[in-house]
Amino acid sequence: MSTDTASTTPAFRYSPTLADTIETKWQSYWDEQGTFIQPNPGDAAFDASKPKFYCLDMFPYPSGAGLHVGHPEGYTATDIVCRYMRMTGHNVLHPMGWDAFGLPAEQYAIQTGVHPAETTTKAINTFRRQLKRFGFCYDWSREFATIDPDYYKWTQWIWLKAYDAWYDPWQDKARPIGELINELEGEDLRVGPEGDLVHIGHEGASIGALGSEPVGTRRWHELDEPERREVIDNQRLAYLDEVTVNWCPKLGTVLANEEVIDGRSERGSHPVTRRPLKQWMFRITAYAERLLADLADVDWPTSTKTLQANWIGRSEGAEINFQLADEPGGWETLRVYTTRPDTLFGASYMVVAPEHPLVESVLASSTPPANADEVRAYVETARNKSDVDRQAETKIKTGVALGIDAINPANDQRVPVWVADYVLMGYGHGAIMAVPAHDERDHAFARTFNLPIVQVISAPDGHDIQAEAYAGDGVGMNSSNSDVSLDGLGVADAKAKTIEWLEAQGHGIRTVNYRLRDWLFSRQRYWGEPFPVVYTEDGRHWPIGEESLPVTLPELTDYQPAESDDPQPLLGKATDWVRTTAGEAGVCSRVLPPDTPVMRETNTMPGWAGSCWYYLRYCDPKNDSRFVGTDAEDYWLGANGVDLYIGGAEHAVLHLLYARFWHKLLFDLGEVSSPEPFKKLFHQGLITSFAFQRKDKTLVPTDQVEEPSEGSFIETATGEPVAQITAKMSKSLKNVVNPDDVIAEFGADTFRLYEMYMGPLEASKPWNTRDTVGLFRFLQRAWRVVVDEETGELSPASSIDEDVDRALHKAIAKVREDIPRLAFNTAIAAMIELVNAATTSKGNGGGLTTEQIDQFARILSPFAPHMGEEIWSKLGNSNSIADVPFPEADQSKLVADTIEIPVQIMGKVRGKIVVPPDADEDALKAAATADERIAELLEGKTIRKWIVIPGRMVNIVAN
RNA sequence: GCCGGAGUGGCGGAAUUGGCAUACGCGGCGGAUUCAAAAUCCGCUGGCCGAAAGGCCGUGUGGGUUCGAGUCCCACCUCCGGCACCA
Repeated sequence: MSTDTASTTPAFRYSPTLADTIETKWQSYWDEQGTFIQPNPGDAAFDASKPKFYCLDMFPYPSGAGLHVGHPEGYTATDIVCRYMRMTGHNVLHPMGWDAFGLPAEQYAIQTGVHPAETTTKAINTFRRQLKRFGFCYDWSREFATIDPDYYKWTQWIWLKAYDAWYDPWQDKARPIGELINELEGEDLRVGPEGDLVHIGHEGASIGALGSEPVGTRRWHELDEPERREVIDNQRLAYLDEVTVNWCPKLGTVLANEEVIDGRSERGSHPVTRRPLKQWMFRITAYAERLLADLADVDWPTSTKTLQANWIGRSEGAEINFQLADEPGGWETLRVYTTRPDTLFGASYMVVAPEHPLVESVLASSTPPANADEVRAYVETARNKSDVDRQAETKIKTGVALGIDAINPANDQRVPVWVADYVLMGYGHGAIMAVPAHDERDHAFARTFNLPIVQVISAPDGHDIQAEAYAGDGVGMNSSNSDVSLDGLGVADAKAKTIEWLEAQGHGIRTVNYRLRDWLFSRQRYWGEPFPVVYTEDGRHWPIGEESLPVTLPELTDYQPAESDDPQPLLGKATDWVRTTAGEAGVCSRVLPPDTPVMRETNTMPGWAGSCWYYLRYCDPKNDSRFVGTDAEDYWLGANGVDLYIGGAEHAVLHLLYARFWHKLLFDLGEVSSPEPFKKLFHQGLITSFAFQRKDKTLVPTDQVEEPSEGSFIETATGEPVAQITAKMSKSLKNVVNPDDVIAEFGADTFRLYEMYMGPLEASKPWNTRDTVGLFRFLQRAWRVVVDEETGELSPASSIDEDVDRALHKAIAKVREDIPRLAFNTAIAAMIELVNAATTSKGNGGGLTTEQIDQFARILSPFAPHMGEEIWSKLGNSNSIADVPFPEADQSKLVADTIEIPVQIMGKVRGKIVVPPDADEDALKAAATADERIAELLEGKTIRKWIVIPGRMVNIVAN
């Protein structure tokens, strides 16, 4: 409009335009100079004298929408820490890459026909450009995406390692299958009646079987080839199993337990049903105890540790065998798991899950139950019920009697066996002993079906056991047989005694159970890693040889999944690829003749696969002979793993548990040097946004609200008042903030400072665009203190102002203290105080001297690196400020000549005294009594007590 | 229901070990500059009473410990996150 602006605004004021110029200049400089390329051990430029620091961000899924304001929150935090660690003399590994396989790109392909690789590459380019615009100090030479064949080659390789490994419970670690075969050939290890392994000479040695008796075991040479193969296949850590899966007809895929929330898919919220399917599994349950125990060794938020511990769900109890009367369907016993063996005498019926194999056996037996049709119908209904329905009926118990009886080993009474869907096949043995008197669920069931409720633990006076279960502590009652009595014992003692008795009688053993299930690893999707395995016509599976990896994903033109109840993997559409020969697929010729016709596996790996080991690849991303070079891995991961890992709390169980599992597997096989991947973990809080709520709690989009007066909001259309609340950013609420807009308005340095200044890193906090200007003003003020706005030259003070110098050293000390504890908001506040002090004094001829500017630029640079570099270069330096040492505070300058301390009378501040900082107790008493106002208030009173904390405060107790 | 976390001005938040509650920023008010506005700069800003000096109240609620409590203890309320028929 007018050119007056140009004449009144100084040419070198820190404006958004100037910020943009400075920032893009330094970003190009860093790229060209390779400032942040970190050499590896063995590289010419590597400095072995420095300690290492590996700082990792959870890599993003590059979505088409571009960066969200939540991304730069964690990334700025790690960036500050990395820049600080470099300046304090560390070799810093700070990589970035892309978690690029996954559903959204495939869904987009379904809608548009655009190949996911194309969509993904485009999104990656956008993300990279946006991240560089923030000035993050990533070593971009280490960048990769999980979809790169050079990367997923090794993802497949790791899967093969698991396929070719078993878990040795005696050594408590994974070992190669070859060693298992050696041991079986040596015949100390035998095969038990259930296909389990029995180690001769080891107490309690069998997996899955009760007791340690090698009865019914077979030696390796007694088995034929198919039997041997079955034994081996059942031991693999990556194994094929017919399991009840979470099938999502709408998404056309199965989902892991972790991906199902309230019976619906985590992504898209579609209904999920349960059905049996042959799928690749990971035997993560073998690691349950170690995954739980090793949480003690990592520096993680307690909330996350608790979440993982709950997910693993360790419980202690007993496995108990109940004899079945009349051997129904050939079954002699029914095995249950219980955490309350002390209530055994109160077990008045039993329940098996609808999927329990006993049910099928009983129905198929020569003497099926009279109500067989009813049982069959119930099982069928339960199978078809979605988990939503199954869980919606928590309160209402359903079930049907199976028409057979079991014998309670404690009192030899016959108890009926029921089928009910409140018992889950996936936990314990899918069967329970029901003790209605002392378990709420059993009680509800017993009441519904009129089953006996037998009290065996004393309840408080007035408790009606027929009306309500009692699950609390008490003493045993009605619990005696000819050789054991629990009467009068507390719950803990009764548990111990019962187990002792069960073990002596051979009816059961002490055992530990976990809620954790094995990890279902197959997906019927296209956009994922293919499995390196093929099938022969007889249905057997054969691994692809390592040297033939990767098994590349074939091109596809039609991505539409069949929406059906019958799982059809998408890769089945690539018929030429699926039907091949062993030689063509890369199966070792010693294993199968090359011309053997084979079918490739058409399932793909889930989205989690690539993120399970990416932190390892960053150490040595170009290595084409190993997944990570031994020296690089040993140096960067060391004994404890990644030094600092920052990312969202939404990954507290899934990604973080899976990655720990893979890491432990690789550790056992000697491929990595630490038992845990991530030493210190930190979650940045969610960045929310303001939203508006009507009286009826419905939300109003932000653009339909006005603020007619300070702090009060009305809905434009109705004039009704609405309340300002915080909510997740969402398109529908029109409260999504785009980082590009903020950078355009104020620059990246302001954006970085704002997000770090909003509050504690771990706290969830609302974005408030109005507040961003405060940090821009801070930078503008800092710039003005240092630079002449008319000429653009430095304008240092000629002499040191003592107050400013003290503020400087306080800021240095505060920043040094706060960065390692990730308290960036208070570090920034200290720098603002310094700049305010220097601004005030500049009007009085103060400001910062050249030496002070030097120090200030250094402490500012991790937070606002572009301004840091600009000031640094104005100081006449030609190197990067990222490569210079971080200042140390001069302790002597932190102490003022005098300090003001409060004087309280009866705990209320009544005056202040000015004393030397080292004034002792007597000096403080003297100064306090000498204060006019204090003396006045003490008049006529007796001093009862002095409380004097030198340097802090004085309190006088008087009346 | 169970587990975890949090409640401090108009708003975001600060407060090493129990020691001046509200640092710092936003917003608001007043002033400078400007023809004017924006930007920038300076000052004030928890509530109530008071002309002022000053006084009283104040960290979700109610109790307690202490010379002194945002901080420790007991009981409760509200909000957020997670798990949820796991025997």
